[in-house]
Amino acid sequence: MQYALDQKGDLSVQIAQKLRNAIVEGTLLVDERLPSEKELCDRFSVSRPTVREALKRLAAQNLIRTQRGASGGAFVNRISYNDAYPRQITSYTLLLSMNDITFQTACEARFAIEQACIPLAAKRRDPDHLAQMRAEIHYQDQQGLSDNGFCASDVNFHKALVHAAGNPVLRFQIASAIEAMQPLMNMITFTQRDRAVIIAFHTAIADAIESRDANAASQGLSELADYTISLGEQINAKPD
Amino acid sequence: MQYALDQKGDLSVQIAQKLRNAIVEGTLLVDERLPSEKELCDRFSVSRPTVREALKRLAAQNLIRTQRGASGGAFVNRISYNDAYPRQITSYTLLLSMNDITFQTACEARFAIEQACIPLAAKRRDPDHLAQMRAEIHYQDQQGLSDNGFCASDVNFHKALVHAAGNPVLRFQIASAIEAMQPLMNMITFTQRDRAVIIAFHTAIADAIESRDANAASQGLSELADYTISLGEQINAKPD
DNA sequence: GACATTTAAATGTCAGACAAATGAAAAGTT
DNA sequence: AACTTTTCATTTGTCTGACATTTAAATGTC
Repeated sequence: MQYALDQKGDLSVQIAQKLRNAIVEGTLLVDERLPSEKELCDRFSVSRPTVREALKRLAAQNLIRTQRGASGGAFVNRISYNDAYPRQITSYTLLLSMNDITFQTACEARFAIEQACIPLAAKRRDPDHLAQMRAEIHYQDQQGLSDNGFCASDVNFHKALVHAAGNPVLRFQIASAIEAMQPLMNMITFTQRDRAVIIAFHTAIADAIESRDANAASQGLSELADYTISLGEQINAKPD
Repeated sequence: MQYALDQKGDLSVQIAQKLRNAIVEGTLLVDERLPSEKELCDRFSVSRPTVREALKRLAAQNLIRTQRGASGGAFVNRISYNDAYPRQITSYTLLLSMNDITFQTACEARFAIEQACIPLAAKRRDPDHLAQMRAEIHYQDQQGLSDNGFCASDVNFHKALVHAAGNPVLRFQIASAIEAMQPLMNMITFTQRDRAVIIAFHTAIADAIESRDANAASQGLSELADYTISLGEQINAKPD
């Protein structure tokens, strides 16, 4: 923990930076307690509101949690997949919505990344993953299913596929990308996506995964990607 | 902008949540100015420190920026790739370091994702991308190059490969994954990675990309992945 | 020993004040 | 009239001190 704050910028930013570095570099370990607010005030020679603003910055990034009461304080968080997941999705969503990403670009990225886990899924899938995929396909084929329900099940199918790859890092990355892009995909589903075609692709992919045929699964996913992208182009071509 | 804060939890958290929702949902547009701190105090019936803590939470997530002076205030940020990039890398790094991810798992994910952009890179690469890749390969072959220099160039080679795919979303996602995993990779480089072998793989990949042979490039990357993972296993097998 | 009470420490919130930055309006100058 | 300088109001950044709330540990009581 350093004491001098010589650099430029707001004090709370500098303090947050110092503490963040201590966490990232491992000087402050997971579940370790930070000094109390009063102590931090003394160390950095600033007032309590300033220290608090710095701590809130860290809390907003899930780097710390705070607890009131005796033996309370700020503690270093363990960053779990579940914590990082919604954060990742929000970040993605904003990135997509604020930067004029075309549907084609987003779609291409999403399916390209999903392709990455096909070989692993074909190798490692177990009966549970297959059952999940089959269940989603069956669900998607029901008559009274709403558009929202179909979309959610669509996402679940792909998440099951990613899960089957058995790599938590890959799963985290791909699943968050899929969820972040769901709003863009919905835009299309709600207009002209043909459920029967989608279900046929899903079935082909599930069959290929079941028989551990990575090439066939890859091709099925490719065709699904092409179909989805072509739908997007049709919509762009015929405005209203 | 709502006024009531009925729910549980800290006030600053609730206020930050409301403002964040307004931004994500598009109620507050990019570059739009938020109400001044005093106005927010009145609207939410809280004190200024509380409002400020809420704003700092948003600022920590890069959702807003603040400016002092007349006609200053808090403004909604456009989330750019450059802003989101270091954030993404930090998040990844912590996730990897705090969750006992094995080298094999991280490596597998990293190369699997990189595979996703090989077909696109083979299709879209232009002379600039090739020149960049060749330049890095040449740089890696120099005699006095430090381990750090070799590693950095290694990362640059892969970033050039990803860049060649010509998809900004994919590039963002893959490049941040590659950079986040660099520390793990370095662990190996500094011990027993054979530069000549690596350079041979890089050359094979570059050649394949140049001749637009996606299969060959994919295989080259696969072999590089296998080699890297096998090195990791050797290290695990022989502690110290 | 088990339970209730008190206490101390810590974060959460509030109120008011001053400092610093900044753009705009007002005043002054040519 | 055009330009420069000054003043000024607004807004964020920071400080001080206080009180409220929560919580675990210490203390007291039976």
